[in-house]
Amino acid sequence: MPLIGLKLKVVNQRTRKTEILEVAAELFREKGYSASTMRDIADRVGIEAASLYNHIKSKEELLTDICFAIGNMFVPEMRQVIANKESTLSKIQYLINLHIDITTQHAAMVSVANNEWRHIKEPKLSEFLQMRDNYETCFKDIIEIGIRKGELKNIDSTTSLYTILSSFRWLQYWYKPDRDSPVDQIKRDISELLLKGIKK
Amino acid sequence: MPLIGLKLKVVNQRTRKTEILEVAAELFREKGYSASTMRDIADRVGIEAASLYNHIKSKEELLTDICFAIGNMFVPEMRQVIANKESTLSKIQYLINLHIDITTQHAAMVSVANNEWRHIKEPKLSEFLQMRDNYETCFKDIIEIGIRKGELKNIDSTTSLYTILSSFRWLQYWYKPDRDSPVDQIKRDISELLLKGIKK
DNA sequence: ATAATAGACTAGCAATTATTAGTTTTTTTC
DNA sequence: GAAAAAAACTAATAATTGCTAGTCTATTAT
Repeated sequence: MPLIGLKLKVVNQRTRKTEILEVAAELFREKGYSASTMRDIADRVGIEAASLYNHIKSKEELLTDICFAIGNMFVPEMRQVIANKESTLSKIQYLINLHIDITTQHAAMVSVANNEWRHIKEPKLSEFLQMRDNYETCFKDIIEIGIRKGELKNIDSTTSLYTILSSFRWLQYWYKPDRDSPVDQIKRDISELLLKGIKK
Repeated sequence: MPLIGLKLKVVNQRTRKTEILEVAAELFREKGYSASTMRDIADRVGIEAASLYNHIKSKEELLTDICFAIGNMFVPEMRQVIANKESTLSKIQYLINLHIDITTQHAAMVSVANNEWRHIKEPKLSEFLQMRDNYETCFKDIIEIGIRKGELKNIDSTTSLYTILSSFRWLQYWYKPDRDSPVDQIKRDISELLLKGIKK
């Protein structure tokens, strides 16, 4: 059994499943998880609903895979940010850019991870929420250290954290690369607003 | 036919329907519109599913009523803000407070209006989106006038608008009156952040 | 008291759902 | 080109959905 052949097979499975995953993410974003049927997904892929089960285990697996794929993009980055010995402001600047990059590059999946995670079943749900909670706690710690070091204003850290995290949400719905400003401009504008405000 | 009697009847219908509406809003927030069944709603009200139809026309009517109830809280306020001859900053300050007030007072309904409106059917859907679009355009105009008058920084108005509007979203999920800071403190913190930034 | 109304109930229907079983076709491997 | 594996198909199932029909009961109006 040649390794080349095996490799090719694996790669092919991957791309097919990836296609289904992308279609599902787009549909879940448009109609929500519950309102999206396996027939909807199959139609868009161009096969019968039953054929999907040659590639995936269940509808819920699609949702879980999408949510964890996004989660796993943030987790290692946060680990690195915490390890670095930079200023609080450059850490926050980095995280703002990270959120904008991931959201603009994977808008549909980010939307699903943000809005449809409730439909994940246990025990995966707890795992997902713990991952999210851990990320938020790390972010909050960075803010609190920044306040103590005098780099940030003494605004309630919970309010700061969630206001900042929420403020990116519009990107997943509204940002269209062709219509809106280029990503770099968006990054500068949002950073300016969050760090220094809109007031002149 | 005495008017008093008629009045009493109407009032009774109102409170019963209001109860169903509130239960529905809470459920739609928790599980989403599609995943919430009429049996779920009925269970929580304490009656049978079929009995709901003595008070409402359809499941979709619940959703539509919720979304328009919230929309109608914002529309007249925006009309007033535009009519007033105050500074841009105090207009924006007023709108920030308005969003925080409505969101903290009607968290479930705001959440539904923000996240479940896609399931409204035409022609009501277009009506709702036009109302929202009109509100956003008015808000954007205020920002653009502020920039021209030199009150605001020259940040892209679309980016400013949606970043500000998104930044309140966490309140509908996270804000618990007993746990978090009082509303007045939240208003001060969020205003400080959006107007002048977190940087010291 | 009688009539009317509001609002609950039971029963059930037609449509839709995710998923399975079993089969056939297509692609890949050697 | 034969064998094996991948991936499509058809058909069907059990469960769930929003909603209707028809009935019963308690309250209200006159």
